[in-house]
Amino acid sequence: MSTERYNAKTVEPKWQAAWDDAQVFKAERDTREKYYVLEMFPYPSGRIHMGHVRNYTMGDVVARYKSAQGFNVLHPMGWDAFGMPAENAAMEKKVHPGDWTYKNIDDMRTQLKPMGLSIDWSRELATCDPEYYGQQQAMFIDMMEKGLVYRKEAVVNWDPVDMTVLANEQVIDGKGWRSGAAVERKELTQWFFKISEYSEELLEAIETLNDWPEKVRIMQANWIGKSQGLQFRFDTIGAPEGFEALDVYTTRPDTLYGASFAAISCDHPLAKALEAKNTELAAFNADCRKSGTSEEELEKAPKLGFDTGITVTHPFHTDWKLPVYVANFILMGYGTGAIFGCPAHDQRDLDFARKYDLVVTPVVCPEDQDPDDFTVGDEAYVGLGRMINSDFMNGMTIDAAKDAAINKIADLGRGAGKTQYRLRDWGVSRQRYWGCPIPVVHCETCGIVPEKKENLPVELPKDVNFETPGNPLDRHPTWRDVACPKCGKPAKRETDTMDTFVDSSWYFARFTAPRADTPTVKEDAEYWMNVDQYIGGIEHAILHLLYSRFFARAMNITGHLPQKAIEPFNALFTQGMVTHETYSTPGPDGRPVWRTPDEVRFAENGAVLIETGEPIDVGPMIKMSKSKKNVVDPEDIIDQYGADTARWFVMSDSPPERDVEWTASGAEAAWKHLQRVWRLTAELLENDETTKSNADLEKDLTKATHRCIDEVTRGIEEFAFNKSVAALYQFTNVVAKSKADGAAKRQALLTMSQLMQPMTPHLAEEVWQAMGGKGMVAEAAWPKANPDLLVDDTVTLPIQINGKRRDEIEVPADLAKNEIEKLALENAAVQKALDGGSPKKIIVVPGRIINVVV
RNA sequence: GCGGGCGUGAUGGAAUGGUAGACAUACCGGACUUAAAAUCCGGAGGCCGUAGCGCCGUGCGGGUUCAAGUCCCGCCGCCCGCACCA
Repeated sequence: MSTERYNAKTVEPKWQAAWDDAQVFKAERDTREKYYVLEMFPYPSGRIHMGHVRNYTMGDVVARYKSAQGFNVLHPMGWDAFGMPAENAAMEKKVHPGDWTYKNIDDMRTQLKPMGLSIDWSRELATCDPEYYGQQQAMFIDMMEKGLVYRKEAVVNWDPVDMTVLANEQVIDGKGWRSGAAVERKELTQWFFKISEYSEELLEAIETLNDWPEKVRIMQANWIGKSQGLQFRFDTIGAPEGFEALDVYTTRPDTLYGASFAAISCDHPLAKALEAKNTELAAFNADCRKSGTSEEELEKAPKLGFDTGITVTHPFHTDWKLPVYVANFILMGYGTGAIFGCPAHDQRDLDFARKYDLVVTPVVCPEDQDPDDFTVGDEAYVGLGRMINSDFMNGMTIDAAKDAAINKIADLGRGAGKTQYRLRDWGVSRQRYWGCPIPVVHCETCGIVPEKKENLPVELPKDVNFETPGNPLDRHPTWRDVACPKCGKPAKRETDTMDTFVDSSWYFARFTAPRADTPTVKEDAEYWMNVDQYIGGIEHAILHLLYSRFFARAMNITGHLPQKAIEPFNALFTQGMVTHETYSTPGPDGRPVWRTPDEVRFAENGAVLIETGEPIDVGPMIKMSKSKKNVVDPEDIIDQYGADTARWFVMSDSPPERDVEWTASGAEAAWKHLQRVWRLTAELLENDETTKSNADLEKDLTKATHRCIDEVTRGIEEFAFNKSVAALYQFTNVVAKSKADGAAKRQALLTMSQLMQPMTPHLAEEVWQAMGGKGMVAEAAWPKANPDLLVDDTVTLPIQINGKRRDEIEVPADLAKNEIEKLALENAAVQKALDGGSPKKIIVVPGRIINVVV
């Protein structure tokens, strides 16, 4: 017997060429029902990684499956091509960010194509193409016209040595990553999208996103952060002119009688006003401002306060005075940037009060406690209860007290109930080169003037250098100086570019008409939108998805998307990450030097660096990332085993939503299995006629086939590809062991190749062809399971006694409940347990279980 | 700090509230081979020496239920996000 080995190296390119020639994956509008499947597009780092392989294989499984079901499938690919890494490369390697990026795109396309994805490559786009970002500029101008864009002052991280703005990522322990200088906060006038105006709408519409993961919907809702509260005014004593009142916002107006201090942010106008005369406060504020701008950093910092000496009077009792502190944990961006502190019922306030020795008065008492004895120690009480120590509110529930307090404040004319959102407007200004230029001109006469549409795209100048830190656009000799589009006088271009999140907030719409000279084309958007299935990492659960949802609404307002597309993603699947251990050696400055897995060897006494033998610190299993170098190169796997093996492996074992840990042995196992499938095929080709027909055996094989169809189909439908793979493993065992005749086995393998096609398309074509399938399996219709073949005549039912499994009986599948009960009571184990008595209770779940309670 | 998630054999994992560990990896044994690889067949959660109709077992502690990996409450650990990383 000469069973040839399956050779992926020759087979895979052959079928890829065949698909290309037949244009199998080209998507054109037609009369069929469409299906748009999209994976989050990659940043062109230069190498694909296992996360990409997993992401795009998942999408490909869905695309091929839907196509087999008769849908007109759109499955495109593009590049999220603007961003900081290109500028870093420019600084480090003295290459132009554009050259670097396009080279990376070429490299990654070259690595991606051998995966055999069912992508319509004619729709490929890159966000750094003027063809793309020019349309983005047009939309920016449309959004300006509709009042969706404005400018305001906002803080950035400022590196005083490099004289440049830093991203949060570039601030390490409060210092600039290159200069090492202590980072300062600096206010700049920046461009914003009015996303916060859509807070309520974005929140309410979450309920319509039925096919999104619950966790993402919760995270988005919490991010928008709607709260009902009270905004009211304190009267101040001893404050500078203009600050006779201090507005605060609270979600706990019920606790007003527990107030013991007021606190304002160091960026609050009052804090700034006080700085001038109070050097100590100025120093304190400066200290506060030294921390980065990230919310995480602010909230984690030890609570610090500075007593301003100013007091405010309690709104309900004007002779009751509260001190006003500047505190480092108050965010200027939320509410009014000022609060009142009720230590007994807020942990942060309590920590603060203990530190500065302020009064702690409980005003909510749990129902099961005596109000006279109830005190608060080191833990604030945040649960339910009745009001105490609260004058007119005493005895009320929290909710009733909230209403009462708000009404009283309103009666006093000091404020009103207010709905507040945590969501802030979207700052899109970036003081960087490698991004989409904001298409406006600053004219001394006309002010801010949008560029004329016919002058778009405002292209990035090519002649820039990165020798000096900062934004090269800012110091470009000619690009910056232009004539005002309105009056023609000398003016200056805006040198800020857009946040790369803008680029990724509408690419899904652009894919429906990627070459159009308008952002979208009505008919195409109408036909292809929405994305039926969107697939990507959980790390994008909030920002990217929320921005995209906002952008779709904005594009509807500006006429670039139909109303039905304001929620652009019908179904969302968030895949887990591909993780790997990290490896590092200590660097000269004490910071770890990260090492790639192929720089590391595992010896008996632990991991060592191959080059020098130095010991390696093995870090935890974390998301594969370039910065930590814990990356495995899929190209090596594809080289060694072929794309089908890589695809089969990433679909095996781990449920798609969970993290998967890369292992070499897993790839080996996948390869062995694919070889086995081919061996079965090849053996059958040679021995087809030798086996004799046997109706029972053939029926068994047919039943196994239909069970497999059912399980694989359900697995794909419910995004449990690992279960589909397991069903195929099992089915392969059945086929291998079956003694059914050649024709029956041939049929089983034809079906198997159809079921494997979404995961391992090349091998599937080869098996399909060998078994005499018509045309290409990529174009064959998905098999249907015959329900009659899925049920067995008899079932085995476990018998439990008091919930513990003691025996089992085999009964006809359609046996009536009372008959099963009768049989169960006759069972020896049950008889023994009953010991002559009668059962207390007997539960029969047909097809499942019998439980006898004695 | 805040928000969200996850936790099952040596390992990845399976299990509409109904036989926990399907399927796979690693491991052990056998067949084939001069030998190895490959392939095929078989074994296997733990404990009790053997043995049973035995006991224990889904991060930890409680609870609901005839029945809990699954539902509820409280912990612990790990991971993701926190608005200028993409």
